Amino acid sequence: MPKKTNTRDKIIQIANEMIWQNNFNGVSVDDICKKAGVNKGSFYHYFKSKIELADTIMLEHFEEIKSELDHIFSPALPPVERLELLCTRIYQKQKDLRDEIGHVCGCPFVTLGSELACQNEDIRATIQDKLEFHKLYYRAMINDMVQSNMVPKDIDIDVATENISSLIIGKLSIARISNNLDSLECGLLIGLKKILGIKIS
Amino acid sequence: MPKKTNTRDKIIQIANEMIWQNNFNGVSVDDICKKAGVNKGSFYHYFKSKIELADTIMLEHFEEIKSELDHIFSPALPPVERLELLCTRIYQKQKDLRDEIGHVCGCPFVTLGSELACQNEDIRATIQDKLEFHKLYYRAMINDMVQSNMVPKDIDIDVATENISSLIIGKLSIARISNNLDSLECGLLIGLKKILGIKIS
DNA sequence: ACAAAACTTGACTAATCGGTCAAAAGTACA
DNA sequence: TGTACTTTTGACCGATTAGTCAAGTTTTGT
Repeated sequence: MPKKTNTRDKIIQIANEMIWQNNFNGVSVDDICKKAGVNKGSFYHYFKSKIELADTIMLEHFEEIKSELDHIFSPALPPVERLELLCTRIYQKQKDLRDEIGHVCGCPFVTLGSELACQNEDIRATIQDKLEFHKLYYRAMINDMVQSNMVPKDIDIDVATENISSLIIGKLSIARISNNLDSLECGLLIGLKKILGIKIS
Repeated sequence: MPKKTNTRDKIIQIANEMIWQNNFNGVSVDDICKKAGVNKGSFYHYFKSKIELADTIMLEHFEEIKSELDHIFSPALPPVERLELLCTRIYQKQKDLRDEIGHVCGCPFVTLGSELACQNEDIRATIQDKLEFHKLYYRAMINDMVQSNMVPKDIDIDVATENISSLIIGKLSIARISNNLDSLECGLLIGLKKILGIKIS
């Protein structure tokens, strides 16, 4: 299977890794070009600025994640199993990356978003949009839980959706900062179930 | 009360604001010196490097927060009221800052920690320590709730403590990224009570 | 085969970066 | 007043930054 290494894709892939594993302002265009084996002129042939690269990275990286989300949140799966699968996948992904590079990296959207939210409005808006998109999956899951009497009928679905999202993001941020996956492994599913009012089995 | 404006303190105060309202790598030593009305030589008289300044900021800013925490989590207060007071204070602080500077800033520890966690081990460890410290207050509150039968006896206190911390951090991160305080105002207390198994009144 | 378009090259800016330094000025104590 | 110490000054450094560009090479459509 001949992997055609398009220059643009190579830049995006390498830059995504480097920024995720460090931070946006701390990784230079020269660093990216060097590691991608690409000339600086080529970089600026494909991207008109460094910040536009960041925006493109978020857009393209999210497309990959979206297909994962479609799988995890398949309506064919009982809603509680979707939640369990989500937690497993989040942990596994973080663990794989840590085992590979030696540091817990957390969520690339939140890390970059938190860094640049007050520095660049475009990237802030892009990342907010991608984080909001996750909530569509959460909300659908909660709806199905309500339908099948797994969560209390009087639950405020919007608040619960937002809190699910917040707990995941918070746990990933802590994992990155503490460079430790324990709380992500043990506590996340419990916390999510509590927020939803599901009995711990 | 004559406010003696020590140069060192001035640098710390201004730098703390600037970094919180932007990010570490995006704010230069020159920027800080200019805004603080201080010469660059003076800066390096008090701090041996930019990263050491960041460390000092975290240490000194936390001392202020600690006295707030001591007040909010006073054992004289019923534990549920502590939780409510905490949520009110978090929201109010974010709102005041947003009204002043025009952007939601989130948690300075998490923002800086997330940015630099993979770039500098010293600052990562400092911030982790300060975040851990918060959990002492949460845990004491939960203990008191257990004692007074406000939460189920079978609650896992360590997990609950960690999840309280995660939800707060997650909500603050989202607030910064979405530049919006709604979810912080409405959903935080509800989420915390759910995690603790407290009935919503 | 040919021309136009897409892409790559590498040298090049001008500005900014974190950090240094020797000398001047201010302060405290005798 | 003399002296030792702390603080401030502003010019300076080499490295790095994001971004440019004209010339060359490769690919594409006809």
